Amino acid sequence: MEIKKDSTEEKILGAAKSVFVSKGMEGARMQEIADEAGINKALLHYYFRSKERLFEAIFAEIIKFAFPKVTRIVGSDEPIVAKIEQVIDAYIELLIEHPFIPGFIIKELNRDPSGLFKLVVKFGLNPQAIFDQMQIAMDRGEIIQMQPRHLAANIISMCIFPFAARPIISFILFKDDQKALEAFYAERAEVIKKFVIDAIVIKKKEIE
Amino acid sequence: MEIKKDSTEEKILGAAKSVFVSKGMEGARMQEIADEAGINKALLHYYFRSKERLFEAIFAEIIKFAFPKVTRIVGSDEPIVAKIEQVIDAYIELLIEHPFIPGFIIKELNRDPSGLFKLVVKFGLNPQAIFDQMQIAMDRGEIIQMQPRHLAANIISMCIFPFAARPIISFILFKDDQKALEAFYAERAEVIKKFVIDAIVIKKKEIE
DNA sequence: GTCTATATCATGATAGAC
DNA sequence: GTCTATCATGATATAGAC
Repeated sequence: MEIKKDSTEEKILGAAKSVFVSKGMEGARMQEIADEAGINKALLHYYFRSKERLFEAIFAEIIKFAFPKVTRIVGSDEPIVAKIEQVIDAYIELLIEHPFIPGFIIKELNRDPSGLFKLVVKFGLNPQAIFDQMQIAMDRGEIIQMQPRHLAANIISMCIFPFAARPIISFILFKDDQKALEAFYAERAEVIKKFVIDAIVIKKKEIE
Repeated sequence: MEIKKDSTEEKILGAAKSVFVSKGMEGARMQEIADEAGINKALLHYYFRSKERLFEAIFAEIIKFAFPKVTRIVGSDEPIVAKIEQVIDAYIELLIEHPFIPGFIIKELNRDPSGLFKLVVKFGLNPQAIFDQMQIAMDRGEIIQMQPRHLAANIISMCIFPFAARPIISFILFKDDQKALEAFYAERAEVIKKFVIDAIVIKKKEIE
């Protein structure tokens, strides 16, 4: 049931995604979406009854796109540290490709958190599995003891926040030098992996 | 030149802050601000010519409030690790008191980054001093070598992101249990301090 | 300074021809 | 399915009385 490429519906979805992501639900204008899709405003209402419904379609698509990479990694049987490294790599890669997603999600969820309910339930998002794996590694003495939730929060924060706060990072740290900013983002994965490992991995000589 | 308390202007500023922070510039309605201030819509335009100007007044106030705590700490002559701990404590304390500031700032800066220009220049925000101090501590072998910008990004990310992403944290990690969520935030300062120290402080036995 | 009433305009949504 | 034309609403902003 894939939507035919270059169909009108496809064009609308592409244009709506672009406009909603950059302007947000409240800042977006149906006229602008229509212009970018190269069609008429009335057609938007023909395909999607209202702005609200069009937005929901886009929002679901982006959430689905941003969240599920993790589940595949969690399911593998590699050691926890390798999994953490893979999650960091996967997220930074995704965010370099789509740097405006974090700002968009934060903006819209602070505006109306209710949308998260249905989607999380629908996609079966559940972090308990990864928390359990962390706890096991802690009990084995492979990594230090800390609440898995805090460890997860630390890792995810370091990955996502610099993208969500892009304008601040860009201006304050790099005086809007985009080349330098991109270089900074490209380094993030290695930096975060090393930082996390230094913080949590228990070195053997400390055990002896 | 302090504004008299309970004056009309004071009431407007208080109401506008509350509404703008929770709804954002685009989501806020002048009617709602007037209602919350207990005055008439026309009065808003009498005191502040437009919604735009009223918003700028509030935005400047919040930026001024959110940023400058750091400068006082940076200026002291304590060792770098102590300073980092103080910055973390100061920020988490501020954010627990005002948890909606990060979401507000991220939303508005992604909408229109130009406002940052004037304000940062006006308040003389400059992180170079703290970066220099970090670099000195690295060269002395007190903390590991890494780019100061990345170290700063890591620390700030772990402090701010869980508040900016409050709805996600609340729902996914705590199933909207507000008591548990507050407990989590209360633990953040200690968790982050330990995490950062474990990651960057070079233990003496490793030097020998 | 504060209010009521109104002007002005932009936007989401619909009607109806083709 | 796609378009033009139009409606209905709600928002910012202003005029003018008190």
